[in-house]
Amino acid sequence: MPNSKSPGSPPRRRERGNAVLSKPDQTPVDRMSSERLLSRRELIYRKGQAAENIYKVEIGCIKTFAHRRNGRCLLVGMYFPGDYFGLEIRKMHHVSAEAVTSSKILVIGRKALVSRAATEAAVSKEMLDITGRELHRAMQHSLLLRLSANERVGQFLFDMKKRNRGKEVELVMSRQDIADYLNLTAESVARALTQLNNQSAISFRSHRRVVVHIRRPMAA
Amino acid sequence: MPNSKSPGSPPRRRERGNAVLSKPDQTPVDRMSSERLLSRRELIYRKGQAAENIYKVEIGCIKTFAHRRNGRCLLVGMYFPGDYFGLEIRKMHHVSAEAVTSSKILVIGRKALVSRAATEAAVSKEMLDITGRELHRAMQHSLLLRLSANERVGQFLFDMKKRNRGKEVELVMSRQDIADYLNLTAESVARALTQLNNQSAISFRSHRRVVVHIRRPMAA
DNA sequence: CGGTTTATTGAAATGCGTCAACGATTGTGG
DNA sequence: CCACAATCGTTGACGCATTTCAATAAACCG
Repeated sequence: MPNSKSPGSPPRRRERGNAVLSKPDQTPVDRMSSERLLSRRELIYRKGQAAENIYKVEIGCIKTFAHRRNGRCLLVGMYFPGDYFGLEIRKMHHVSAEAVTSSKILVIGRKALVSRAATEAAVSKEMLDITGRELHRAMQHSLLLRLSANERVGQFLFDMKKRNRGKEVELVMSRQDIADYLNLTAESVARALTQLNNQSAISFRSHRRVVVHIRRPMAA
Repeated sequence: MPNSKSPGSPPRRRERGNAVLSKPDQTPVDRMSSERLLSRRELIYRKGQAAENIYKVEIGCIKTFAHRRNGRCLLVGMYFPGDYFGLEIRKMHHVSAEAVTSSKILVIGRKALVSRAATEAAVSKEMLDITGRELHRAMQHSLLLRLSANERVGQFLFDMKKRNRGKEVELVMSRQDIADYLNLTAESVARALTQLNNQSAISFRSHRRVVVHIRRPMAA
């Protein structure tokens, strides 16, 4: 039913399928990288450690997070193929990062990057670009946090859908992860999902496979 | 009424006094700028307009904001002397900006900035720096939005204090502005303030002059 | 000084969190 | 292949934090 792709051609472009599996193109910065494979729940760096690298997701899903004193987990970012993460202004990581699913990432030395950016305009331009996208992401997230519980979950699903082709979304993370990202409880997320389901805004293939029917965000 | 400002001396360094009046130093980017004076409530740009400049606060306070469909105001950023604002990734402004108090700002042409950044490493470095600080600000803001009402107001006052010397904070914006920034109602802000006052965490000189007694944030 | 905006306070409504129970899914070893 | 345990997800009842609505008080401005 959905968009057909030239099937036999060499896979230069982003592949068909869900976001978790697709593999982005290479850029000047990427060529300074080495690969690393991660299993589910594997820690990449810890809050407080020296920030020696930045990273790019090739396959899978990475989350960045911290804990409040009360023990509650704050999920700060969720990164999918093509996204860079681990960017820091200061010398330390201010959050931890771990793999949500088994993943492949690119590791890029920070020092090398900074020194190359000093001489090559293309690299410094790309750095600015990456930082700008991260800024945009952070602002979208703070917008998200101002919505009602139902709106937050709806917007979240909508945003996930935008990353894929087609209406179907594979939620690779747990309800608890979604809750920690949206600053809700897992219960509130579950309730919002059932409500959206009852309103036929979404439907479930399985607990983690959702079809998003609505075509635009319900709030702004 | 209070702080005397050295009136005759050349203003090279940041002046003593509250944040609203202090005047930051000049950088390579600043030298590409022209000045503009603003009266209270004056609009600088509107959401949806082409982003032709970036700006730096010299004197006063600028807010960036948008409105939700329900009419509620979202205050996205509050900028004080030394802060850059109006930075955009896309070609359009995605928020509006207006002066909270009468202010003086620097206006920097975006095109000129981008073209100079392509050749001068110092400029592109500063751009990255500015974007990085804005990123940091956005992340702090989304952290703020996850706290309880009392914690949000406490943290806000604390952050304001950090920008000044001394414990006394001049709140140049209305309670409603604070509420819109913290995603609370003006009533909740007022209640939180009276509570903090009752706990002697703060005390009032006037409605908009607060002495912050606590030495560190109450939440994280 | 009067009118207007801004700030505070109280009472009632509500949305989300908490606690507890249940149901579904996944993974493991027999 | 099934049984079991462990994890994950859903649902319900109740409580609390924040909003809403309304009234009053204080500050600001011509």
